[in-house]
Amino acid sequence: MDRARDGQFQATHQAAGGRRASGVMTVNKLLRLNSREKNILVKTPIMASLGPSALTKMLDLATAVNYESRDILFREGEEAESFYCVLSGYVRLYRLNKDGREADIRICGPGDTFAECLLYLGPNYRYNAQAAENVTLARFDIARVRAAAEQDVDISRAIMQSLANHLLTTMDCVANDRLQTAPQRVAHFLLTSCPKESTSASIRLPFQKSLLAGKLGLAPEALSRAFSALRRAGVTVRGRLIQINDVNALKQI
Amino acid sequence: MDRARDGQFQATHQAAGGRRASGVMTVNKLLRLNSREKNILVKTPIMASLGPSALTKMLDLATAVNYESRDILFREGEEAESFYCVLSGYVRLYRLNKDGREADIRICGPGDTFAECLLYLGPNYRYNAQAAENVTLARFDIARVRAAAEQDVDISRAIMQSLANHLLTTMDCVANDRLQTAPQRVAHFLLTSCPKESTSASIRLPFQKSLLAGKLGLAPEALSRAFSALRRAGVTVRGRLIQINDVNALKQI
DNA sequence: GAGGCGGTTTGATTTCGATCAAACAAGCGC
DNA sequence: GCGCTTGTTTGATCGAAATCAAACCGCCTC
Repeated sequence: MDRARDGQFQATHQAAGGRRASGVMTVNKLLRLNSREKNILVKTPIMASLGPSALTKMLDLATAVNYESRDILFREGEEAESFYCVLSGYVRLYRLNKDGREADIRICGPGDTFAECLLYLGPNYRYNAQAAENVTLARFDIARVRAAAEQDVDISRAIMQSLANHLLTTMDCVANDRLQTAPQRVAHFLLTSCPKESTSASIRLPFQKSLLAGKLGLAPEALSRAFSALRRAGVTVRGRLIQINDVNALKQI
Repeated sequence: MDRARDGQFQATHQAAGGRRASGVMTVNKLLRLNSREKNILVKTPIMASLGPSALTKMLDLATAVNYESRDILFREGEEAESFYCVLSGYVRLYRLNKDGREADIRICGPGDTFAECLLYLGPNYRYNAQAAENVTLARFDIARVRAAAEQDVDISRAIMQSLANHLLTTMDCVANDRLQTAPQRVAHFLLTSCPKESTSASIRLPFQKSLLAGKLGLAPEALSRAFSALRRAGVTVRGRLIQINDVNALKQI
Protein backbone atom coordinates (compact mmCIF):
# COMPACT_ATOMS: atom_id res chain seq x y z
CA MET A 1 0.00 0.00 0.00
CA ASP A 2 2.64 2.45 0.99
CA ARG A 3 4.79 3.55 -1.87
CA ALA A 4 7.69 4.13 0.51
CA ARG A 5 8.24 0.41 0.91
CA ASP A 6 10.31 0.60 -2.23
CA GLY A 7 13.61 2.38 -1.97
CA GLN A 8 14.00 3.03 -5.67
CA PHE A 9 14.42 6.76 -6.18
CA GLN A 10 15.14 8.49 -9.39
CA ALA A 11 16.04 12.06 -10.10
CA THR A 12 13.84 13.64 -12.72
CA HIS A 13 13.78 16.85 -14.67
CA GLN A 14 11.07 18.34 -12.46
CA ALA A 15 13.56 19.71 -9.98
CA ALA A 16 11.35 22.70 -9.29
CA GLY A 17 8.50 20.62 -8.02
CA GLY A 18 10.50 18.02 -6.20
CA ARG A 19 11.69 19.98 -3.22
CA ARG A 20 9.74 20.58 -0.09
CA ALA A 21 10.28 23.20 2.57
CA SER A 22 11.75 20.50 4.75
CA GLY A 23 14.63 20.19 2.33
CA VAL A 24 13.86 16.54 1.70
CA MET A 25 13.68 15.47 -1.94
CA THR A 26 10.24 14.03 -2.35
CA VAL A 27 8.64 11.47 -4.59
CA ASN A 28 9.04 11.63 -8.34
CA LYS A 29 9.90 7.99 -7.97
CA LEU A 30 9.25 6.07 -11.11
CA LEU A 31 7.72 2.76 -10.21
CA ARG A 32 5.61 0.08 -11.66
CA LEU A 33 2.05 0.49 -10.49
CA ASN A 34 1.04 -1.46 -7.44
CA SER A 35 -2.11 -3.53 -7.62
CA ARG A 36 -4.34 -0.90 -6.06
CA GLU A 37 -3.17 1.63 -8.62
CA LYS A 38 -3.66 -0.83 -11.43
CA ASN A 39 -7.20 -1.40 -10.29
CA ILE A 40 -7.88 2.28 -10.50
CA LEU A 41 -6.15 2.72 -13.81
CA VAL A 42 -7.95 -0.09 -15.62
CA LYS A 43 -11.28 1.51 -14.76
CA THR A 44 -10.43 4.89 -16.26
CA PRO A 45 -12.19 5.83 -19.50
CA ILE A 46 -9.05 5.63 -21.56
CA MET A 47 -8.28 2.08 -20.42
CA ALA A 48 -11.72 0.63 -19.90
CA SER A 49 -12.37 0.12 -23.60
CA LEU A 50 -9.14 -1.74 -24.29
CA GLY A 51 -9.04 -5.44 -25.08
CA PRO A 52 -6.85 -7.69 -22.91
CA SER A 53 -3.71 -7.50 -25.03
CA ALA A 54 -3.86 -3.73 -25.48
CA LEU A 55 -4.54 -3.34 -21.79
CA THR A 56 -1.46 -5.37 -20.91
CA LYS A 57 0.69 -3.32 -23.25
CA MET A 58 -0.48 -0.08 -21.72
CA LEU A 59 -0.07 -1.31 -18.16
CA ASP A 60 3.46 -2.30 -19.03
CA LEU A 61 4.16 1.21 -20.23
CA ALA A 62 2.70 2.90 -17.17
CA THR A 63 4.75 4.12 -14.25
CA ALA A 64 3.42 5.66 -11.06
CA VAL A 65 4.38 9.10 -9.82
CA ASN A 66 3.38 11.06 -6.77
CA TYR A 67 3.36 14.79 -6.40
CA GLU A 68 2.61 16.89 -3.40
CA SER A 69 0.22 19.77 -3.36
CA ARG A 70 1.50 22.71 -5.41
CA ASP A 71 4.25 20.75 -7.11
CA ILE A 72 4.70 21.72 -10.74
CA LEU A 73 4.40 18.73 -13.04
CA PHE A 74 5.53 20.58 -16.11
CA ARG A 75 5.56 24.04 -17.59
CA GLU A 76 4.39 25.45 -20.89
CA GLY A 77 7.15 25.20 -23.46
CA GLU A 78 9.04 22.34 -21.87
CA GLU A 79 9.75 19.34 -24.01
CA ALA A 80 6.94 16.85 -23.56
CA GLU A 81 8.11 13.38 -22.62
CA SER A 82 5.02 12.05 -20.92
CA PHE A 83 1.31 12.27 -20.66
CA TYR A 84 -0.61 11.40 -17.56
CA CYS A 85 -3.68 9.76 -16.12
CA VAL A 86 -4.86 10.86 -12.69
CA LEU A 87 -5.28 8.03 -10.20
CA SER A 88 -6.05 10.14 -7.16
CA GLY A 89 -6.17 13.83 -6.34
CA TYR A 90 -6.58 16.78 -8.68
CA VAL A 91 -4.31 18.51 -11.15
CA ARG A 92 -4.69 22.03 -12.55
CA LEU A 93 -3.84 22.77 -16.17
CA TYR A 94 -3.36 26.49 -16.60
CA ARG A 95 -1.84 29.25 -18.65
CA LEU A 96 -0.07 32.44 -17.67
CA ASN A 97 -0.41 35.79 -19.33
CA LYS A 98 2.59 38.01 -19.58
CA ASP A 99 1.72 39.79 -16.31
CA GLY A 100 1.94 36.45 -14.55
CA ARG A 101 -1.78 36.12 -13.98
CA GLU A 102 -3.00 32.51 -14.14
CA ALA A 103 -6.10 31.05 -15.73
CA ASP A 104 -7.16 27.46 -15.35
CA ILE A 105 -7.94 25.64 -18.54
CA ARG A 106 -8.97 22.35 -17.04
CA ILE A 107 -9.11 20.57 -13.72
CA CYS A 108 -8.24 16.89 -13.94
CA GLY A 109 -9.50 14.45 -11.34
CA PRO A 110 -9.35 10.68 -10.89
CA GLY A 111 -9.67 8.93 -14.24
CA ASP A 112 -8.82 12.01 -16.30
CA THR A 113 -6.05 11.91 -18.87
CA PHE A 114 -4.10 15.00 -19.85
CA ALA A 115 -1.43 16.04 -22.34
CA GLU A 116 -2.28 13.02 -24.47
CA CYS A 117 -2.96 15.38 -27.35
CA LEU A 118 0.80 15.75 -27.65
CA LEU A 119 0.96 12.21 -28.95
CA TYR A 120 0.14 13.70 -32.31
CA LEU A 121 1.47 17.19 -32.05
CA GLY A 122 4.51 19.30 -31.45
CA PRO A 123 7.20 18.38 -29.00
CA ASN A 124 6.35 20.88 -26.25
CA TYR A 125 3.80 21.17 -23.47
CA ARG A 126 1.29 23.86 -24.25
CA TYR A 127 0.23 24.72 -20.72
CA ASN A 128 1.39 24.38 -17.14
CA ALA A 129 0.34 21.57 -14.86
CA GLN A 130 0.33 21.73 -11.11
CA ALA A 131 -0.83 19.36 -8.39
CA ALA A 132 -3.78 20.98 -6.63
CA GLU A 133 -3.30 18.55 -3.76
CA ASN A 134 -1.32 15.38 -3.19
CA VAL A 135 -1.79 13.31 -6.31
CA THR A 136 -0.92 9.94 -7.72
CA LEU A 137 -0.56 9.72 -11.47
CA ALA A 138 0.08 7.08 -14.06
CA ARG A 139 2.77 8.37 -16.38
CA PHE A 140 3.11 7.24 -19.98
CA ASP A 141 6.05 7.85 -22.25
CA ILE A 142 4.72 9.64 -25.30
CA ALA A 143 7.05 8.04 -27.83
CA ARG A 144 6.33 4.54 -26.59
CA VAL A 145 2.57 4.99 -26.54
CA ARG A 146 2.72 6.49 -29.99
CA ALA A 147 4.47 3.38 -31.18
CA ALA A 148 2.00 1.14 -29.37
CA ALA A 149 -0.93 3.01 -30.93
CA GLU A 150 0.48 2.39 -34.40
CA GLN A 151 0.45 -1.32 -33.67
CA ASP A 152 -2.81 -1.64 -31.86
CA VAL A 153 -6.06 -0.15 -33.09
CA ASP A 154 -7.61 -0.54 -29.67
CA ILE A 155 -5.11 1.88 -28.27
CA SER A 156 -5.49 4.46 -30.97
CA ARG A 157 -9.26 4.19 -30.74
CA ALA A 158 -9.11 4.78 -27.00
CA ILE A 159 -6.94 7.83 -27.51
CA MET A 160 -9.29 9.19 -30.11
CA GLN A 161 -12.24 8.79 -27.79
CA SER A 162 -10.35 10.59 -25.11
CA LEU A 163 -9.41 13.42 -27.46
CA ALA A 164 -12.93 13.72 -28.80
CA ASN A 165 -14.29 13.88 -25.27
CA HIS A 166 -11.87 16.56 -24.21
CA LEU A 167 -12.58 18.54 -27.30
CA LEU A 168 -16.29 18.58 -26.60
CA THR A 169 -15.77 19.34 -22.93
CA THR A 170 -13.50 22.22 -23.82
CA MET A 171 -15.97 23.53 -26.38
CA ASP A 172 -18.62 23.38 -23.66
CA CYS A 173 -16.29 25.41 -21.54
CA VAL A 174 -15.94 28.13 -24.17
CA ALA A 175 -19.69 28.25 -24.67
CA ASN A 176 -20.36 28.39 -20.94
CA ASP A 177 -17.82 31.14 -20.40
CA ARG A 178 -19.40 33.18 -23.14
CA LEU A 179 -23.04 32.55 -22.35
CA GLN A 180 -23.41 32.07 -18.63
CA THR A 181 -23.13 34.29 -15.57
CA ALA A 182 -21.34 33.18 -12.44
CA PRO A 183 -24.45 31.84 -10.66
CA GLN A 184 -25.45 30.00 -13.83
CA ARG A 185 -22.07 28.35 -14.09
CA VAL A 186 -22.23 27.24 -10.50
CA ALA A 187 -25.78 25.98 -10.91
CA HIS A 188 -24.70 24.05 -13.98
CA PHE A 189 -21.79 22.54 -12.11
CA LEU A 190 -24.00 21.50 -9.21
CA LEU A 191 -26.54 19.95 -11.54
CA THR A 192 -23.88 17.85 -13.23
CA SER A 193 -22.79 16.71 -9.78
CA CYS A 194 -26.31 15.67 -8.77
CA PRO A 195 -27.50 12.13 -9.23
CA LYS A 196 -29.80 11.99 -12.25
CA GLU A 197 -33.53 12.31 -11.66
CA SER A 198 -33.45 13.64 -8.14
CA THR A 199 -35.53 16.50 -6.78
CA SER A 200 -33.11 17.35 -4.01
CA ALA A 201 -29.54 16.38 -3.32
CA SER A 202 -26.64 16.91 -1.03
CA ILE A 203 -23.19 17.11 -2.50
CA ARG A 204 -19.71 17.15 -1.13
CA LEU A 205 -17.30 19.19 -3.24
CA PRO A 206 -14.39 16.99 -4.22
CA PHE A 207 -11.89 19.85 -3.90
CA GLN A 208 -11.37 23.33 -2.53
CA LYS A 209 -13.67 26.13 -3.52
CA SER A 210 -10.80 28.12 -4.92
CA LEU A 211 -10.12 25.30 -7.34
CA LEU A 212 -13.76 25.20 -8.35
CA ALA A 213 -13.61 28.94 -8.91
CA GLY A 214 -10.68 28.50 -11.27
CA LYS A 215 -12.41 25.67 -13.10
CA LEU A 216 -15.42 27.90 -13.70
CA GLY A 217 -13.27 30.82 -14.76
CA LEU A 218 -14.11 32.89 -11.68
CA ALA A 219 -12.20 34.59 -8.91
CA PRO A 220 -12.79 32.91 -5.53
CA GLU A 221 -14.76 35.93 -4.36
CA ALA A 222 -17.05 35.66 -7.35
CA LEU A 223 -17.70 32.00 -6.60
CA SER A 224 -18.54 32.85 -3.03
CA ARG A 225 -21.00 35.51 -4.16
CA ALA A 226 -22.48 33.15 -6.70
CA PHE A 227 -23.17 30.61 -3.97
CA SER A 228 -24.86 33.23 -1.87
CA ALA A 229 -26.94 34.29 -4.87
CA LEU A 230 -28.07 30.69 -5.18
CA ARG A 231 -29.40 30.69 -1.62
CA ARG A 232 -32.68 32.07 -2.93
CA ALA A 233 -32.83 29.01 -5.19
CA GLY A 234 -32.58 26.71 -2.20
CA VAL A 235 -28.85 26.05 -2.15
CA THR A 236 -27.24 25.84 1.27
CA VAL A 237 -23.47 25.79 1.66
CA ARG A 238 -21.54 24.75 4.72
CA GLY A 239 -17.87 24.19 4.00
CA ARG A 240 -17.64 21.62 1.23
CA LEU A 241 -21.13 20.36 1.91
CA ILE A 242 -23.81 21.66 -0.39
CA GLN A 243 -27.50 21.05 0.10
CA ILE A 244 -29.78 21.46 -2.90
CA ASN A 245 -33.41 21.62 -1.91
CA ASP A 246 -34.94 22.04 -5.33
CA VAL A 247 -33.12 20.73 -8.35
CA ASN A 248 -35.71 22.15 -10.73
CA ALA A 249 -35.31 25.62 -9.28
CA LEU A 250 -31.60 25.36 -10.02
CA LYS A 251 -32.33 24.52 -13.64
CA GLN A 252 -34.27 27.78 -13.96
CA ILE A 253 -31.29 29.93 -12.99
CA MET B 1 -16.89 24.55 -62.99
CA ASP B 2 -20.46 25.45 -62.38
CA ARG B 3 -22.13 23.00 -60.10
CA ALA B 4 -25.45 23.68 -61.83
CA ARG B 5 -24.33 21.79 -64.92
CA ASP B 6 -25.46 18.68 -63.15
CA GLY B 7 -29.17 18.26 -62.71
CA GLN B 8 -28.94 15.76 -59.89
CA PHE B 9 -30.91 17.14 -56.99
CA GLN B 10 -31.57 15.37 -53.78
CA ALA B 11 -33.84 16.27 -50.91
CA THR B 12 -32.07 16.23 -47.59
CA HIS B 13 -33.02 16.49 -43.97
CA GLN B 14 -31.82 20.09 -43.76
CA ALA B 15 -35.13 21.47 -44.90
CA ALA B 16 -34.68 24.58 -42.78
CA GLY B 17 -31.58 25.69 -44.59
CA GLY B 18 -32.59 24.68 -48.05
CA ARG B 19 -35.16 27.29 -48.92
CA ARG B 20 -34.49 30.76 -50.18
CA ALA B 21 -36.71 33.77 -50.19
CA SER B 22 -37.17 33.31 -53.90
CA GLY B 23 -38.99 30.08 -53.24
CA VAL B 24 -36.45 28.11 -55.22
CA MET B 25 -35.03 25.06 -53.52
CA THR B 26 -31.33 25.69 -53.46
CA VAL B 27 -28.27 23.55 -53.26
CA ASN B 28 -28.02 20.72 -50.82
CA LYS B 29 -27.21 18.72 -53.88
CA LEU B 30 -25.09 15.75 -53.07
CA LEU B 31 -22.48 15.36 -55.74
CA ARG B 32 -19.10 13.88 -56.26
CA LEU B 33 -16.48 16.56 -55.97
CA ASN B 34 -15.38 18.21 -59.17
CA SER B 35 -11.69 18.43 -59.86
CA ARG B 36 -11.26 21.94 -58.52
CA GLU B 37 -12.89 20.89 -55.27
CA LYS B 38 -10.75 17.78 -55.09
CA ASN B 39 -7.66 19.91 -55.48
CA ILE B 40 -8.69 22.00 -52.53
CA LEU B 41 -9.68 19.04 -50.42
CA VAL B 42 -6.47 17.07 -50.87
CA LYS B 43 -4.49 20.04 -49.56
CA THR B 44 -6.44 20.33 -46.32
CA PRO B 45 -4.64 19.28 -43.14
CA ILE B 46 -6.83 16.25 -42.59
CA MET B 47 -6.15 14.89 -46.07
CA ALA B 48 -2.62 16.06 -46.73
CA SER B 49 -1.01 13.40 -44.52
CA LEU B 50 -2.82 10.48 -46.10
CA GLY B 51 -1.08 7.94 -48.26
CA PRO B 52 -2.40 7.33 -51.79
CA SER B 53 -4.76 4.48 -50.94
CA ALA B 54 -6.22 6.20 -47.89
CA LEU B 55 -6.62 9.37 -49.90
CA THR B 56 -8.54 7.55 -52.59
CA LYS B 57 -10.84 5.97 -50.03
CA MET B 58 -11.61 9.30 -48.46
CA LEU B 59 -12.19 11.05 -51.77
CA ASP B 60 -14.61 8.30 -52.68
CA LEU B 61 -16.55 8.97 -49.49
CA ALA B 62 -16.70 12.73 -49.97
CA THR B 63 -19.64 14.55 -51.45
CA ALA B 64 -19.87 18.26 -52.14
CA VAL B 65 -22.53 20.53 -50.68
CA ASN B 66 -23.20 24.21 -51.06
CA TYR B 67 -24.96 26.44 -48.61
CA GLU B 68 -25.90 30.04 -48.89
CA SER B 69 -25.15 32.66 -46.32
CA ARG B 70 -27.14 32.14 -43.11
CA ASP B 71 -28.26 28.64 -44.01
CA ILE B 72 -28.33 26.33 -41.03
CA LEU B 73 -26.22 23.24 -41.62
CA PHE B 74 -27.38 21.45 -38.50
CA ARG B 75 -28.63 22.19 -35.03
CA GLU B 76 -27.56 21.06 -31.61
CA GLY B 77 -29.30 17.85 -30.66
CA GLU B 78 -29.98 16.64 -34.20
CA GLU B 79 -28.79 13.21 -35.11
CA ALA B 80 -25.32 13.49 -36.60
CA GLU B 81 -24.95 11.81 -39.97
CA SER B 82 -22.04 13.75 -41.39
CA PHE B 83 -18.98 15.72 -40.60
CA TYR B 84 -17.58 18.38 -42.88
CA CYS B 85 -14.52 19.94 -44.33
CA VAL B 86 -14.71 23.53 -45.54
CA LEU B 87 -13.61 24.05 -49.13
CA SER B 88 -14.54 27.71 -49.44
CA GLY B 89 -16.29 30.27 -47.30
CA TYR B 90 -16.78 30.33 -43.54
CA VAL B 91 -18.98 28.40 -41.13
CA ARG B 92 -19.94 29.40 -37.59
CA LEU B 93 -20.23 26.79 -34.87
CA TYR B 94 -22.24 28.21 -32.00
CA ARG B 95 -24.36 27.49 -28.97
CA LEU B 96 -27.54 29.06 -27.70
CA ASN B 97 -28.41 29.78 -24.10
CA LYS B 98 -31.97 29.42 -22.96
CA ASP B 99 -32.70 33.10 -23.64
CA GLY B 100 -31.76 32.51 -27.25
CA ARG B 101 -28.49 34.43 -27.07
CA GLU B 102 -25.80 32.98 -29.32
CA ALA B 103 -22.11 32.46 -28.68
CA ASP B 104 -19.65 31.34 -31.30
CA ILE B 105 -17.47 28.42 -30.36
CA ARG B 106 -15.42 28.25 -33.49
CA ILE B 107 -15.21 29.80 -36.94
CA CYS B 108 -14.24 27.32 -39.65
CA GLY B 109 -12.61 28.47 -42.85
CA PRO B 110 -11.14 26.77 -45.90
CA GLY B 111 -9.36 23.58 -44.88
CA ASP B 112 -11.03 23.31 -41.49
CA THR B 113 -12.83 20.16 -40.47
CA PHE B 114 -15.72 20.18 -38.02
CA ALA B 115 -17.95 17.72 -36.19
CA GLU B 116 -15.41 14.98 -36.81
CA CYS B 117 -15.26 14.43 -33.06
CA LEU B 118 -18.63 12.72 -33.38
CA LEU B 119 -16.88 9.85 -35.13
CA TYR B 120 -16.12 8.58 -31.65
CA LEU B 121 -18.91 10.00 -29.60
CA GLY B 122 -22.64 10.17 -29.12
CA PRO B 123 -25.06 10.25 -31.99
CA ASN B 124 -26.03 13.92 -31.80
CA TYR B 125 -24.57 17.23 -32.86
CA ARG B 126 -23.44 19.22 -29.86
CA TYR B 127 -23.65 22.69 -31.34
CA ASN B 128 -25.28 24.57 -34.18
CA ALA B 129 -23.59 25.24 -37.49
CA GLN B 130 -24.46 28.05 -39.85
CA ALA B 131 -22.98 29.28 -43.09
CA ALA B 132 -21.52 32.73 -42.45
CA GLU B 133 -21.45 33.32 -46.19
CA ASN B 134 -21.87 31.17 -49.27
CA VAL B 135 -19.85 28.04 -48.62
CA THR B 136 -18.78 24.87 -50.32
CA LEU B 137 -18.18 21.88 -48.09
CA ALA B 138 -16.99 18.35 -48.44
CA ARG B 139 -19.40 16.12 -46.54
CA PHE B 140 -18.42 12.77 -45.08
CA ASP B 141 -20.75 10.13 -43.77
CA ILE B 142 -19.76 9.47 -40.19
CA ALA B 143 -20.51 5.76 -40.18
CA ARG B 144 -18.57 5.13 -43.37
CA VAL B 145 -15.53 7.09 -42.30
CA ARG B 146 -15.59 5.32 -38.96
CA ALA B 147 -15.45 2.03 -40.80
CA ALA B 148 -12.69 3.29 -43.07
CA ALA B 149 -10.66 4.45 -40.08
CA GLU B 150 -10.87 0.98 -38.54
CA GLN B 151 -9.32 -0.42 -41.70
CA ASP B 152 -6.73 2.19 -42.41
CA VAL B 153 -4.31 3.55 -39.83
CA ASP B 154 -3.53 6.52 -42.04
CA ILE B 155 -7.10 7.68 -41.75
CA SER B 156 -7.35 7.26 -38.01
CA ARG B 157 -4.02 8.99 -37.56
CA ALA B 158 -5.23 11.94 -39.61
CA ILE B 159 -8.37 12.16 -37.55
CA MET B 160 -6.39 12.07 -34.35
CA GLN B 161 -4.16 14.86 -35.53
CA SER B 162 -7.18 16.89 -36.41
CA LEU B 163 -8.76 16.23 -33.02
CA ALA B 164 -5.56 17.02 -31.17
CA ASN B 165 -5.21 20.27 -33.07
CA HIS B 166 -8.75 21.35 -32.37
CA LEU B 167 -8.36 20.47 -28.75
CA LEU B 168 -5.31 22.68 -28.39
CA THR B 169 -6.90 25.48 -30.35
CA THR B 170 -9.97 25.33 -28.17
CA MET B 171 -7.88 25.29 -25.00
CA ASP B 172 -6.10 28.36 -26.34
CA CYS B 173 -9.50 29.91 -26.77
CA VAL B 174 -10.45 29.26 -23.14
CA ALA B 175 -7.14 30.66 -21.93
CA ASN B 176 -7.43 33.73 -24.14
CA ASP B 177 -10.99 34.41 -23.05
CA ARG B 178 -9.94 34.21 -19.44
CA LEU B 179 -6.67 36.10 -19.63
CA GLN B 180 -6.93 38.70 -22.34
CA THR B 181 -8.81 41.94 -22.81
CA ALA B 182 -10.55 42.82 -26.05
CA PRO B 183 -7.62 44.79 -27.51
CA GLN B 184 -5.24 41.99 -26.55
CA ARG B 185 -7.38 39.41 -28.30
CA VAL B 186 -7.53 41.51 -31.42
CA ALA B 187 -3.79 42.15 -31.31
CA HIS B 188 -3.19 38.43 -30.94
CA PHE B 189 -5.43 37.69 -33.88
CA LEU B 190 -3.69 40.24 -36.05
CA LEU B 191 -0.29 38.88 -35.10
CA THR B 192 -1.28 35.37 -36.10
CA SER B 193 -2.45 36.77 -39.42
CA CYS B 194 0.84 38.55 -40.09
CA PRO B 195 3.57 36.92 -42.08
CA LYS B 196 6.28 35.70 -39.73
CA GLU B 197 9.24 37.97 -39.09
CA SER B 198 7.83 41.17 -40.43
CA THR B 199 8.04 44.59 -38.82
CA SER B 200 4.95 45.94 -40.53
CA ALA B 201 2.16 44.36 -42.45
CA SER B 202 -1.09 44.96 -44.18
CA ILE B 203 -3.85 42.44 -43.81
CA ARG B 204 -7.19 41.89 -45.42
CA LEU B 205 -9.74 40.36 -43.08
CA PRO B 206 -11.08 37.18 -44.66
CA PHE B 207 -14.58 37.78 -43.31
CA GLN B 208 -16.88 40.36 -41.80
CA LYS B 209 -15.94 42.14 -38.62
CA SER B 210 -19.03 40.88 -36.88
CA LEU B 211 -17.82 37.34 -37.49
CA LEU B 212 -14.41 38.19 -36.12
CA ALA B 213 -16.10 39.67 -33.07
CA GLY B 214 -17.93 36.39 -32.45
CA LYS B 215 -14.77 34.39 -32.97
CA LEU B 216 -13.04 36.47 -30.31
CA GLY B 217 -15.99 36.27 -27.94
CA LEU B 218 -16.85 39.94 -28.28
CA ALA B 219 -19.86 41.98 -29.25
CA PRO B 220 -19.32 43.80 -32.56
CA GLU B 221 -19.21 47.13 -30.71
CA ALA B 222 -16.46 45.84 -28.47
CA LEU B 223 -14.42 44.78 -31.48
CA SER B 224 -14.84 48.20 -33.03
CA ARG B 225 -13.66 49.86 -29.83
CA ALA B 226 -10.76 47.46 -29.56
CA PHE B 227 -9.64 48.43 -33.04
CA SER B 228 -9.78 52.08 -32.16
CA ALA B 229 -7.81 51.38 -28.97
CA LEU B 230 -5.15 49.79 -31.17
CA ARG B 231 -4.77 52.96 -33.21
CA ARG B 232 -2.27 54.21 -30.63
CA ALA B 233 -0.26 51.05 -31.36
CA GLY B 234 -0.10 51.90 -35.04
CA VAL B 235 -3.06 49.93 -36.34
CA THR B 236 -5.10 51.55 -39.09
CA VAL B 237 -8.42 50.13 -40.17
CA ARG B 238 -10.30 50.93 -43.35
CA GLY B 239 -13.05 48.44 -44.08
CA ARG B 240 -11.52 44.99 -44.17
CA LEU B 241 -8.07 46.41 -44.78
CA ILE B 242 -5.83 46.62 -41.76
CA GLN B 243 -2.47 48.32 -41.73
CA ILE B 244 -0.02 47.39 -38.98
CA ASN B 245 2.84 49.83 -38.76
CA ASP B 246 4.73 48.25 -35.88
CA VAL B 247 4.40 44.56 -35.25
CA ASN B 248 6.51 44.74 -32.11
CA ALA B 249 4.29 47.41 -30.63
CA LEU B 250 1.36 45.07 -31.11
CA LYS B 251 3.15 42.35 -29.20
CA GLN B 252 3.44 44.67 -26.22
CA ILE B 253 -0.34 45.17 -25.93
C1' DG C 1 -27.39 59.91 -58.61
C1' DA C 2 -31.09 58.76 -55.18
C1' DG C 3 -32.44 55.64 -52.26
C1' DG C 4 -32.13 51.64 -49.37
C1' DC C 5 -29.98 48.17 -46.82
C1' DG C 6 -26.67 45.87 -43.96
C1' DG C 7 -22.84 46.40 -41.50
C1' DT C 8 -20.02 49.34 -38.55
C1' DT C 9 -19.06 53.02 -35.44
C1' DT C 10 -19.96 56.11 -31.66
C1' DG C 11 -22.14 57.56 -27.45
C1' DA C 12 -24.52 56.78 -22.97
C1' DT C 13 -25.63 53.66 -19.60
C1' DT C 14 -25.73 49.38 -17.08
C1' DT C 15 -24.10 45.10 -15.50
C1' DC C 16 -21.02 41.80 -14.09
C1' DG C 17 -17.07 40.29 -12.24
C1' DA C 18 -12.14 41.58 -10.81
C1' DT C 19 -9.56 43.62 -7.45
C1' DC C 20 -8.18 45.29 -2.97
C1' DA C 21 -8.68 45.08 1.83
C1' DA C 22 -10.21 43.31 5.95
C1' DA C 23 -12.85 40.23 8.78
C1' DC C 24 -13.78 35.60 9.54
C1' DA C 25 -13.65 30.44 9.78
C1' DA C 26 -11.54 26.11 9.59
C1' DG C 27 -7.99 22.94 9.80
C1' DC C 28 -3.83 21.31 11.52
C1' DG C 29 0.40 20.83 14.04
C1' DC C 30 2.06 21.03 18.30
C1' DG D 1 -6.98 23.38 23.37
C1' DC D 2 -3.91 27.10 21.47
C1' DG D 3 -2.21 29.47 17.88
C1' DC D 4 -0.82 29.71 13.30
C1' DT D 5 -1.64 29.05 8.52
C1' DT D 6 -4.60 28.87 4.87
C1' DG D 7 -8.88 29.24 2.76
C1' DT D 8 -13.34 31.68 2.50
C1' DT D 9 -16.53 35.42 2.99
C1' DT D 10 -17.91 40.18 2.97
C1' DG D 11 -17.64 44.95 1.76
C1' DA D 12 -16.22 48.80 -1.23
C1' DT D 13 -14.51 50.22 -5.43
C1' DC D 14 -13.01 49.86 -10.13
C1' DG D 15 -12.86 48.48 -14.88
C1' DA D 16 -14.15 46.00 -18.96
C1' DA D 17 -17.42 44.83 -21.95
C1' DA D 18 -22.56 44.23 -22.91
C1' DT D 19 -26.46 46.59 -24.11
C1' DC D 20 -29.37 50.07 -26.10
C1' DA D 21 -29.85 53.70 -29.26
C1' DA D 22 -28.64 56.48 -32.90
C1' DA D 23 -25.62 58.10 -36.39
C1' DC D 24 -22.75 56.87 -40.10
C1' DC D 25 -20.89 54.66 -44.14
C1' DG D 26 -20.16 51.79 -48.02
C1' DC D 27 -22.24 49.23 -51.41
C1' DC D 28 -25.72 47.71 -54.41
C1' DT D 29 -29.91 48.37 -56.96
C1' DC D 30 -32.58 50.79 -59.68
